[in-house]
Order: sequence, then structure tokens, then C-alpha cells
Amino acid sequence: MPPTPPSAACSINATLEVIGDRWTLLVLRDLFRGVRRFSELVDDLGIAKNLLSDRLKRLVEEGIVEKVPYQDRPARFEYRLTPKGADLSPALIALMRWGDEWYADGNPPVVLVHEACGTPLEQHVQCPRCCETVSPGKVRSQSQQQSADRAINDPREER
Amino acid sequence: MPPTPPSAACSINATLEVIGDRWTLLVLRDLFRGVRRFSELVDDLGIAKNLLSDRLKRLVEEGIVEKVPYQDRPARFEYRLTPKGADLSPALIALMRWGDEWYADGNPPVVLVHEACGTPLEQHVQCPRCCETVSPGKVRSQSQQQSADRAINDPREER
DNA sequence: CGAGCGGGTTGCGATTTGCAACCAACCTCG
DNA sequence: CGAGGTTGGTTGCAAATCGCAACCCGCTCG
Repeated sequence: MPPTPPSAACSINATLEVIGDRWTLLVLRDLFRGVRRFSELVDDLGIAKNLLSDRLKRLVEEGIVEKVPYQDRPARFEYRLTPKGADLSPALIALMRWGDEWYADGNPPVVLVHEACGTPLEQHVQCPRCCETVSPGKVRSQSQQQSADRAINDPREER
Repeated sequence: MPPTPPSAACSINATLEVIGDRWTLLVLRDLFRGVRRFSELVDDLGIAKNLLSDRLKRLVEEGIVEKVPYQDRPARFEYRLTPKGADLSPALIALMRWGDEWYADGNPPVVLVHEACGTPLEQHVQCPRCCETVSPGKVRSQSQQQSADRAINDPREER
């Protein structure tokens, strides 16, 4: 751990402390997709078993994933997202959409659709008061402790 | 690089390939907050200068960040998000909200508000056809290549 | 009984970090 | 003019982390 990084008072930092590495995020993605067993994860991700073991252990400790037995004799387990883990879906969806937008040439490899009607989904930031979608340029970050308010996207360079 | 990880055909993978490490995400967070200069980033993040140098170089190569001179004599630069970089904001917002939800005891350290009215923002997944917010359990992931469709949150264990 | 499978742990060399030291332009002050 | 400061890096090296292969354990199947 760094010896107290200055801007640690941010939830992004707290979040990345927990899930902020390559493999952890990919493990979570696979758990979302329904891949649940140790060996399935190893096969699908190509991750080394010791690393997967570490990551899962950490995720279980953090309450993001739970290890549930699906048979005994021999005792076998699968890993499932807890509500806390499932609550990461917006973040994963956002990362995926960004990749679709900028790295999928042509059609994205996987799209998320509304189960009821099959329509590809969108993700928006909304103001519950104004009931409208807010573009990134209209978002401000507001510190609760110190008052270091700044527009999240400084519009000086907007064309 | 792993020798072709099996489930690479996913935009999350592509995304993480580019920005999927602890420091890169934190650098981006700071750029969103308006921290733009090399030394500011070093001070704020507590990152080693060589690492910051590498990360910025990679981000510039990827077209996520651009290095713009803000004075010459002495030539000084600042790093700004390109549209591609700014498009990552939903992902960062989602990560931040998760941290707020699960790791901020009491009040979150930083909240995002609508510039026009100061109301804290929310983020939703929406179906453009049904015009309604879609909960994670109602989202399906649909592969474009192979047909390995599965509900993103398998509801078998839902209580 | 021995092979095989799921689910790991252990060991070890290779890579990546983090830190400190150094460097090079340029500016400012005495 | 020269000493020292600031910005924006690069270099070197010890320490942590990763990836791979090997091994282990409980259990089942032939």
C-alpha cells in the first residue's frame, strides 16, 4: 500500500482498492455471464489457478462473491455474486459499452438487451429532479469535506 | 500478453487491455476532475513519476488523452481527455457510485451533481424502446458471433 | 487398485512496481 | 553572472507480483 496517497478520499479509489485489477474485473465479468466454477473460470479466462484462487478469496472476503456448495461427496462449490457484487453491473456495462464504441470494428461482439423485448440497452446519467438525461459536460463533482468543486469536464476546450 | 485468452471476444476485455490497471483508472479520474499537469498528478495520486510517464504515454497513443502545450518558453504541457477519453465518464461514475454505496460509511466523500440544479445524479440502464429503467436481473447478454445467450444475472438463486 | 477429475496449494523464474537519484530546460533573484 | 528553484521527465535497482508447471487431496468410476 502506498504510504497514504493524497486524494484517497474518493470512492473511485476505494473501489479500485478492492476490484481494481485486470483479473478481478474479468472474473466478475465472467460471474455476471454465468460462469461460476473454478475450472470454468480458468478455462475461459486463461488465468493461472493460483491467481484465480487469490482473487476469489479476496472477493469472498469483501462480500462481493459467495462460495456456495452445489453438491457434497465430493464437496464442490460454485462462486456467485452477492447483491453487493451484482451491484457492480452498471460499472461493467459502462466499460463494455466503451469498448464497443471504440474498439469493436463494426458490430460489437456482445450486446446487452432488454430481456422483455430484445432491444439493445443504453445507459444514462440522470437528474432525478429535472427528470432529464445529463451529458458529461453538465456534471459537477462536489466534495463533501473540502470545497474543491470543479466541473467534471472543464468546457474550456469544447468545440 | 497471455497466448490468446479464450473469452477475449468481449469488449470488456478490449477495454481492460487499454485502461485496466489501477493507476490508469486513477489518472483518468483525476483528469476528469480537472487535474491536468504532470506534477499535479504526481502530487495528487502519489504515483511514481516513471509510472505516470508510462501511463500517460499509453493513453496518448490510444487517443484517450492529448498532450496540449499551454505555454512555450519553457514548453509546458497539460494532459486533456479527448472525446474518446471523456466517453469513459459513465464507467468512472459507475465505479464511484459503487464505492459510495458500499464503502463510504455515511456520506460519500464526493458526489456528482447536475450543474444546473445541484441535485445528486443517478445512473440507469434503459431500454430505448420500452422507455423504462431496466434492473440488472432483466438484462441479457447476447453474443453476436456464437449464440451463447444467458441472462446476465441468472435468477435461479433469487429470493 | 489405479486413473481421472474438480479444486485447489506450492515453488520458482520472469515481469512489473515503487522509490530515489539524476538530468535538462528554463526562470528568477541577488 | 551564477546559485538555486521549478517542471517534466529518465535511469537503476530492490521488492512485490505474475505466470507456469508441478504437486496434492478427496472422491468416483472401471
